[in-house]
Amino acid sequence: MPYRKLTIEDVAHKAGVSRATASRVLNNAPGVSADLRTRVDRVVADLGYRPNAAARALASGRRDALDLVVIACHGDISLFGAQPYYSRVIAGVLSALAGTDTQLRVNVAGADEAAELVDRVAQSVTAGAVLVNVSPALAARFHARCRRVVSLGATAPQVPAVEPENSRAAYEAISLLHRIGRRRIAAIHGPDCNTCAAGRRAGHLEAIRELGLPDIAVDGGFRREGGYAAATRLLAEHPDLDGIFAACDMMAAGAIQAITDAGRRVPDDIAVVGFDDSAVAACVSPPLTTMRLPVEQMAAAATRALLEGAAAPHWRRFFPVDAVVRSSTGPDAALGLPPARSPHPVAALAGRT
Amino acid sequence: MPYRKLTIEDVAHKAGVSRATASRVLNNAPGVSADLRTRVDRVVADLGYRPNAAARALASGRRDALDLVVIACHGDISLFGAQPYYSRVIAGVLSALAGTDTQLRVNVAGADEAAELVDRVAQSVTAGAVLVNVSPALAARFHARCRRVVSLGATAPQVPAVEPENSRAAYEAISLLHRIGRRRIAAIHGPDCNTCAAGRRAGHLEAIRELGLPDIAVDGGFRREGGYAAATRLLAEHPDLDGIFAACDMMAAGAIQAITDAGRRVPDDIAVVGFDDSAVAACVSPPLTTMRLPVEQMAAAATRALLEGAAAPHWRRFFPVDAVVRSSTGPDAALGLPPARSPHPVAALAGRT
DNA sequence: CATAGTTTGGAGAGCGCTCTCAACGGAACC
DNA sequence: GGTTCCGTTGAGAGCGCTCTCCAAACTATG
Repeated sequence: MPYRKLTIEDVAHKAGVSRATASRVLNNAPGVSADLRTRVDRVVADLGYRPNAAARALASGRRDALDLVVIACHGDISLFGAQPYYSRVIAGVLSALAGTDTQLRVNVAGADEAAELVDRVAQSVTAGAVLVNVSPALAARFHARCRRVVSLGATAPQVPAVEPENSRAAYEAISLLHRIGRRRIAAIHGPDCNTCAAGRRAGHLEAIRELGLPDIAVDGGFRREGGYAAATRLLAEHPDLDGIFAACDMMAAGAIQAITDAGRRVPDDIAVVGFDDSAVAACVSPPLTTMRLPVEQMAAAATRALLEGAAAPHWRRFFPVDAVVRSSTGPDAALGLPPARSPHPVAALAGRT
Repeated sequence: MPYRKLTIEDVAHKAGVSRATASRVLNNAPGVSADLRTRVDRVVADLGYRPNAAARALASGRRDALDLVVIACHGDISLFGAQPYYSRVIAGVLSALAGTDTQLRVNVAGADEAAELVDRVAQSVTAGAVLVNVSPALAARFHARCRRVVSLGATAPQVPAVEPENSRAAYEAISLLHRIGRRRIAAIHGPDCNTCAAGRRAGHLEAIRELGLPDIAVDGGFRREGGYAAATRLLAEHPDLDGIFAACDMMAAGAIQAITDAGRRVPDDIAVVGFDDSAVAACVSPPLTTMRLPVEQMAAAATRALLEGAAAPHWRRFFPVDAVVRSSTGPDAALGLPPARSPHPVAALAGRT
């Protein structure tokens, strides 16, 4: 290896200053004359020097990394690959991190390994941790032990959080189905251990109570196959079903497949509303009416709050979830909808670059 | 904060041993009596002590992290959220990292920031770096500067790599379309800066040369909208088109949409073959015949090679890419196919846990 | 010209850990 | 009994950097 390890000492020596001055320049600290500053900067550029992250972290107590902590339901990491949600989270975090010199560390663990994860993150974190799908109890532990933490989605009250209006959105999804004349509406919800799933379930319950609809619901595990199985079962048990609300697009995709396989039509026989507006929503046939979850923006907002140290206990930032009407709810669904309040995720993200 | 920072000194003192002995126990180093070992272990457990990662990295030169380096085409980070490919890579890496105490760091940069990224990774990496979509020149730089590096996909010859048989798979996709009687076959390929796209394009060219087909091809940028636009243009310029090969499923989904919007049918008028077997393949209508790319396994293999230090220069591991025949190529497509050689990604991943 | 105030730069003490090296004690051998 | 040797333990020197002093060099003031 022709590449010799450079230290700040090399830089200081070559620039003819002390280690301390070189350090000041590197950290943009005040108290260095413009002359020396440019001299050191030039040497740094010439040598291609980069400070050692570990040494810097050790000496300063600061950290150049931000943790993303994902608790996988039932320890099932494969959902990470199957659900577009997570890569959207990562894209959002990365967009907020761009140009900050902060690195992203991804931690995925099952609930059983979570305790160890708290220790690990607590020990190392400084920039902070974005918590995804972390239970209230666990989030509280993270909050107590780690310095900075922001949860993506509802969690324990004292833990700062960026929250999508899951409940209201689910309520609106059901209302939408109701508005186009559907009365036998079933919900395919997500796993219990997921707080977002819980919020959507709550909105569903509220809506059916207000609208006087029956409570027909099954768990689809946030997976396509789960959605397929759930819809198959629903169709068998409730032959008169005319609407399905799925708590994520992948389950909705599975449900549409099941409905089609059962020889029924979407939206004519059964209208379907999904949740997330993920990449699959537009791909399925018919294109899926769904609730647009601004995942990228939420993740970016959480990240920024962390970087700026803005996340005090009880800090909250709410994100609207709007309906994106496509064909799976028929031609009349767009009527009487409140206007969308958030820009499209992809467009907004592109706009930032 | 009620939580006091623990050091190895606290552990050593409480266990009545020296710092050195405590360190030996923590690192499973030999030369410690069983008696002391259990005593230290107990204190560690009692105190909930976890070594400081930064200090450990600094002192040992080792790193508890593994880097994932993704070079985004044209610096476009948003593709990260739009393409299921990347989250599958992450899922694969994480599955190989599970239980190793190694953390994953995700670095995404445009080609222009790549130089800086090399410095950064070189300065900090030890467990290694998995390179995704890194050009041969840049990969060679990484390889020269960093200690351990494995590329996901073809790259410079000296750089260790895990390679999907992109070229052969594309060849087979075209053959499949040819076998079911299609003769006016177009390709929607990926961006030039992507080595996988290049491999698939090469296979396409080889196939049409052998089969005596015309070279009809456009770039779809690995995005759904790109696939839609490409297919729309192809349909206009080549009204007699009867087959489309898309270099990724998202583009294939867009193409199917375009074909349908143009009033033509899949597969009757135009058969479509995608690439990746990502989550959308099964969701589109008709379900997409595609080439199954074992992304998770490849990423896991690359990670394991890194962890085990097995990746010598010129090291190569090839992964077969098999056809998954669904409906977008009609009823006869399954005939005459070579048997699949790789397990289904999701099933295989689930099997590991 | 002396004194106090203000920059600017350097010396040096750690940050928490690893790892080499030397010391120690007991077993084995001559 | 003395020597050698091995297994075990501790002392201490860093790893590369930050950051707090403190000294030196200026500038402003009386």
